[in-house]
Amino acid sequence: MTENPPKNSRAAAIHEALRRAILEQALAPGAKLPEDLIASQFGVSRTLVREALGRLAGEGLVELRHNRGASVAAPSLAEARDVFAIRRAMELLAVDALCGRLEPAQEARLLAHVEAEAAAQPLGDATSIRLAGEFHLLLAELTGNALLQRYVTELASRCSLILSLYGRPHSADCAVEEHRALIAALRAGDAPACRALMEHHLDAVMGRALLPQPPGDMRAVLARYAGPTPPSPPRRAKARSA
Amino acid sequence: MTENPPKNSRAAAIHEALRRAILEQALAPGAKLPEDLIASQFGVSRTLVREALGRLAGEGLVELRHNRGASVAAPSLAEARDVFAIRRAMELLAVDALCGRLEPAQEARLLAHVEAEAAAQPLGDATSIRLAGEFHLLLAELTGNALLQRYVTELASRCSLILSLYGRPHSADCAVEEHRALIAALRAGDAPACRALMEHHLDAVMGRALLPQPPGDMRAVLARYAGPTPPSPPRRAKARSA
DNA sequence: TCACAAAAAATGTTCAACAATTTCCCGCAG
DNA sequence: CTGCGGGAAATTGTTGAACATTTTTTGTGA
Repeated sequence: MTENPPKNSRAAAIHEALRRAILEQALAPGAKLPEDLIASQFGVSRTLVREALGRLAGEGLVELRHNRGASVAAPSLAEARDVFAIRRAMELLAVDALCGRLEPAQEARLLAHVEAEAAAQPLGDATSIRLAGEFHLLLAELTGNALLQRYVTELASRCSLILSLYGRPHSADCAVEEHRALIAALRAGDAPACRALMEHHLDAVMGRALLPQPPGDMRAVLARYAGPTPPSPPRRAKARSA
Repeated sequence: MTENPPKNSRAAAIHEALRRAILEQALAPGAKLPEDLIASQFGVSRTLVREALGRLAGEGLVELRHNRGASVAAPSLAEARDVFAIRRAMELLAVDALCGRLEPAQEARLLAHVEAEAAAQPLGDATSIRLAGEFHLLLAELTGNALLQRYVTELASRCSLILSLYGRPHSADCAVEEHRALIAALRAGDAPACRALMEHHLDAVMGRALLPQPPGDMRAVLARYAGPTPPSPPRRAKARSA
């Protein structure tokens, strides 16, 4: 009783650890995830690692190719747009469900969360980013729709991964104000305003990352690398011309 | 090469078999799913059965209670409403994505599918119901959004299970006509009409099942059973007053 | 009839071994 | 020197058994 949770926490622990490592970019997208190595690192057998990887694959955070093992997912821009489109629809659904039906206790929870966001904002810490994301999870939770909550959680995770690939460090400055405005609109029951605020907010966070290079950018990249000075040493260049 | 699938198809096969059994109501909601029995029936070990059950639980088709094994999911009315709300939002998203962007080849696929629906309609067969559901999966597929397709598939499965619990055999008569109208609206690019048609269509199929008995219906049920003639023998009633 | 205790069954969890596939490295022809 | 098999090593897919824990049933006594 002093330390070990008697339940099936080991698989869940591996799942959570890998999940955090991926979302914090400690494991870069595309990185291989060998079962043996993970198993030995956690001091368990591959069975548990496999279960955790399977669940992560279900959440879209790792990619599982047959007989080729697992690797951190590296969604394409097209997949990123797909994820974002669905997230927008789900968050609009949450807003619709909450608009005009926000009870005082629920509003208090939202306000308290925004308060915490504002407090963590000046630090520019990772805490600030985490809290900004959790605001959306809280919205989904308040709808009382458990499935919606699950979907939003999954979609938000995928969006984090996508932002780590294509996004720049988003300024959480406006987020706090936009969250406040959304709460006010929910309280007032102004459905069009709620939807507009949420759409604008999501576009501000995610939209910009998905705009650039819609067509094939291969040419542009190659053009930059066609010059005489290599910007970064290729992984396995045999230095044929050095 | 004559009979055995050399791939990892066994777990997938069990998953598919159980899934079909549940959706076809061969396994009633609430039915227990003992690992030992399933394993021996399929001639495999519990490990694979467990994996299949876990995946089915992820799809919401089976319920997994700790130390109590798996059973076919029996969603409450509240959960049913949650699932339906999300399905509606997802299908509206699909319609939005397709509206005005339907290419001739895509329209042809939809029309061909409706044709098949109409052909199967007079039979009143299970085929008719299956085709009506697959129309929605086809819509999701045509958006090219793989994640949306996955979600719609999962939500449609859950809705099938819900209808088997709360719905009456839906008349597929109107469905064919409504599908045709939706295709026309998609082709015309009339977004409001598309959304209205889809909402009306989904409400026709699912909405009615979720309306009755919104408050606790325990009393009504008990009232029916309070009479002198038991309609069906309660499983473990101790017949204290009989 | 009820309550309690022990036994039996079922589940949760872990591990080790074997089979199949992929990947990597090395020698060899062109 | 480059490109192409061939084989070894590594990784993954899959299975079954064993043990701990929990639930359910059974049996006994008051």
